[in-house]
Amino acid sequence: MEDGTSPTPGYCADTDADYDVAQWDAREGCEVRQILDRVADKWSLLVIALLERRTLRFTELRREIDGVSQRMLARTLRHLERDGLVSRTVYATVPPRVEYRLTDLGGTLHETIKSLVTWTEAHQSEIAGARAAYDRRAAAEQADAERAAAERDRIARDVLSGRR
Amino acid sequence: MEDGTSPTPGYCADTDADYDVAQWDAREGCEVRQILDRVADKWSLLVIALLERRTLRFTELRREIDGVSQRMLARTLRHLERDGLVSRTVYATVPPRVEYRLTDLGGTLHETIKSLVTWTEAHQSEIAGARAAYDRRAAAEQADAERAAAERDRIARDVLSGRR
DNA sequence: CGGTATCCCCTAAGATACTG
DNA sequence: CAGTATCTTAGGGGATACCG
Repeated sequence: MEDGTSPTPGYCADTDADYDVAQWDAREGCEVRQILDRVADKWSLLVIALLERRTLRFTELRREIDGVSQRMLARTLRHLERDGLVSRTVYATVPPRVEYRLTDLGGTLHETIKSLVTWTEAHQSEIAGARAAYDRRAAAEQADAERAAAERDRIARDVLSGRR
Repeated sequence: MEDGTSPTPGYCADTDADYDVAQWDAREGCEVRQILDRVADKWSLLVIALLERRTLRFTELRREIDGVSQRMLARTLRHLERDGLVSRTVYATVPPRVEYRLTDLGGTLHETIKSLVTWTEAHQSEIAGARAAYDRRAAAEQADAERAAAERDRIARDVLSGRR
């Protein structure tokens, strides 16, 4: 059963106990970490966004998402279901029909996620700019280092040829 | 130079063009995806949270975080710096002194992230409950399946022994 | 002190095949 | 249709060693 979260209870360690940054911990067992991992994984966000619009069947989701493998979609849905963010309803028809919909809890998470998306949209040009600037600096330093290396080589060669 | 983001421009595809869920895309080159990956990686969030309090040096961060390798901390900081979320200042003293601080952009991201953390804290009991319920159901189904399998085995044995 | 370079391992995700 | 089981591969991340 390809386990999801580790079976150990493991609360947020809170070892330093001075304030709540310790709660944003990277160690396993931390709620924040786990939800973040869920939200950030490759497909969950897209599934949540799609289900927020309307109930969808497995195959509909698969078609809509494009690029997701059957395995990953199934896994993603199991995770979301386990966390109570998505509900799964099986209709005993033939062929079988399984519907997924966002729970109320999932809906509130979607609201929260939207603020992150909004932030990203609002700042994407700043980020792009920062990246361009960083890459320019990096390229310049790289070029500098290469010039210096070439210079050292030249000097070394001169010394050697002088010796002969 | 262990590259960060792919060099291809690759905007959010927006192929369907009907509305913005397509923008939350999982394909590479999507801003939302990239920021999400940054936020969600193992250490970035913790670094941002720590730097939001005050400027810190490399070693201070390393001590504070506990568990992070030198390599991963350096990588994380380079990424955050490239995205313009953290600034890096080198003081040409001896021994060298390098200070990291959150930029204004990083600060606004921190605000946004906090709402996600708040959501998590507000709903962790619901999530825990959902998980417990899910695991109970799964365990029950598992037990059922095993009972059924045992039953089939028994019948099969009976049939075979009757045949002899 | 503040890194980068190298090696290596292990897990997460993809491809493929099979089932109720 | 809606999955699970199995195999394989890519890369995230740790340990270690070395450099300015």
